[in-house]
Amino acid sequence: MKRNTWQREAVRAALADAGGFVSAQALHASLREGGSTIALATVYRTLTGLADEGEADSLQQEGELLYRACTPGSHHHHLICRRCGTTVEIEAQPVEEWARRTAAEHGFTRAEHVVDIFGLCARCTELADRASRP
Amino acid sequence: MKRNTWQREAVRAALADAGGFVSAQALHASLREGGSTIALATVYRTLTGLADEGEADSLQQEGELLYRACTPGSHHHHLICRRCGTTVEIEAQPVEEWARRTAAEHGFTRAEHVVDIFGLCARCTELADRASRP
DNA sequence: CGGCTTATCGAGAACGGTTGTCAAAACCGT
DNA sequence: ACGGTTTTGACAACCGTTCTCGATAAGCCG
Repeated sequence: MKRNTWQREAVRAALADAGGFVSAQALHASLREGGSTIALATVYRTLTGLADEGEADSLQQEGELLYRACTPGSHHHHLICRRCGTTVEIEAQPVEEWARRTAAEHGFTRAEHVVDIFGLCARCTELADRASRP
Repeated sequence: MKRNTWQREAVRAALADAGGFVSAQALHASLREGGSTIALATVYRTLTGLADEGEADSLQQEGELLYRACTPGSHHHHLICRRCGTTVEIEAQPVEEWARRTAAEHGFTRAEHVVDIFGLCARCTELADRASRP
């Protein structure tokens, strides 16, 4: 049976707080900073669990797994700021259809797709421009 | 200055031979099998180099980096068989445009996107079906 | 409420892929 | 062929993640 522990809730809350993609380690650090005594392994376990149950999205960037709280059950993609991690959920019916059609055309079945856009959000763009051209 | 070594050529050849996405370790193993004395670190370095120069594509799956020889200079995406690693290069202007437009709409700049489709190729689909319903 | 069962936790060790270090070897313009 | 510089190979170090295992506590049941 699945149990409810304060650790699980703490991770859920911290993830919701983050508002963008964060690594397990970063989440652990911020929890510790907030006075929690939660263990790193627990954060990893909980995040994996949340991702399995569809309460979190995950993606790999530069060799580490990032997680983000997400609206459960809905299929969507992300627009992610490379610098600050801010994330926008986006829907993309045209892409969904394109993916399905392309897979079928080549005889592929059980197709899933990865569609993410990385860039600099408006704020970070401004900051970067100011820094490079003072 | 950049130099040409037999190791570099060996990696290039092995990568072309593979015909799909392979891990650095797998490539190293197959090179060794073929009698080469190339070191693992060299395979890693060479693959990173090839990817930088646009001679290879790379993606992350289950915590490891996979590489594949690709037609240099062209921007394209992949349709990848989860089981056997076979890969088809696909072009997707509609998706390119969609990505550019979506990023711009949200004020994002310097946008890059990741678009890959994973599934089972025709051959593996047949094999899987046969196995599950004998 | 007070046991009892068993999932979950914490601490640290283990693991696997990747990258760094540095002396020795190879490359290439001269 | 020579000499400066890059690249290699062997191995250690790294880093994120997972495993192990005794301790802890959640939830059920009387």
